[in-house]
Amino acid sequence: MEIESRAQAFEDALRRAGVRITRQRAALLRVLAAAGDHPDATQLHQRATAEGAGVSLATVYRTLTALNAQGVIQKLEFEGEPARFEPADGSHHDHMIDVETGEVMEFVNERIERLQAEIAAEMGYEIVRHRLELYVRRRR
Amino acid sequence: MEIESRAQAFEDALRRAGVRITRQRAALLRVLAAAGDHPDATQLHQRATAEGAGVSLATVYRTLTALNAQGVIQKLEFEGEPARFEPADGSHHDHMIDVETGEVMEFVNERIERLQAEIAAEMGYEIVRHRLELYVRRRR
DNA sequence: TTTGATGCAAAGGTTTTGCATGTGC
DNA sequence: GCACATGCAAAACCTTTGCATCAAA
Repeated sequence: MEIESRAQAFEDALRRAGVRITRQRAALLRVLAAAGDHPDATQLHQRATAEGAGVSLATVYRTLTALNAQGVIQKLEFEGEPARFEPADGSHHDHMIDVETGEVMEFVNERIERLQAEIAAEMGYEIVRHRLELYVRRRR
Repeated sequence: MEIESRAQAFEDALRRAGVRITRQRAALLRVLAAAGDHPDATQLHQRATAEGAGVSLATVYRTLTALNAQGVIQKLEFEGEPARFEPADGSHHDHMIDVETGEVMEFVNERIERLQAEIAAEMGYEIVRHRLELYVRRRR
C-alpha cells in the first residue's frame, strides 16, 4: 500500500523531530499522502472531514505550517490563488500551470537548476531556495 | 529629466488606451517612474501622499490594477509579502531576493528563457508568462 | 455634459491567534 | 502530569467593491 507507507514515513519523520502525532495530524498526513493533485487548505480540510476525522480549519493551517517547516510538505503559491500544498517526495521539481484549464504539471530540468546556481554565484550569492512557474497554454 | 520623461511615456500609453489621466494617476505615475526599488501599494500610497497628492489607498489599488492590465507596470508577488510593483521597462527580467536583507535584484538570462520555452514545447505547450525567483544568501 | 474616476467605509477571502480545554507521551 | 495541540471565535492582513460624489475630456 503505497499511500499508507508514505503517510507512515511522514509520521516517522515527525516523531523523530519530536512532534506529537495527534489524530488530526495523522488524518492530514494520510490525506496529503493520497493527494495526487495540489490541494489548498480548504480542500485538505474537506477531505479530512470526509474521512470522518474531526479537524478544524485552524488546525489544518497550523499543521500545514509545521509540516512545511519540517520539510515534509511543500507550500506552493501560484498567482491569484490560495496557497496549495504537495507532499515533499525529496526530489525537487518546478511547476507548469495551464492557464486555461488550471491543470498543474511538474517538471525537472537539471540545466536550469545549474544555470540558476551559476547566476547566483556570479553575483556573489548562493541559492537558498527558488521558485519557477511556467504559465502556459496548449499549443495548436 | 529621466524620470519625468518616463512618467510622460506612461501617460501617453494610457491616453492611447483611452484611460483618463487624473491628478491621482499622474501622481502615481510619477512616483512609479521615480521608484528605483520595488514598492508595495502602501509604500506607493505614502510616497504619493508625501508628494502632496491626495490619493486614497483604494485608488492606488485600482490604479495599479489598471496599469498592470495596460502593461505599464509589473506586479511582483514574492513569498510572504504584499504584492510589489515595478515600472515595466519593456525588457523582461527575473528577480533575486536576498533572504537576509530583503534586497531585490534583477537579472536576465537568455539561456534560461530558451530552456523554459523548450520544456513547455516538449510537453505541447507555449509559455504565456512565467515567474522565476531566486531566494539567495550572500556567499562567504 | 457625459462617463469614467474617486473617496469612504464596508466587505471579501485567506490566514493567524488568544485563550480555555483537551490529550499524546 | 506536563507540555503541547486543539477548537472556537475573533482578529489580522491585504485587497476589492458599492455607492454617492466629483472631475476629465
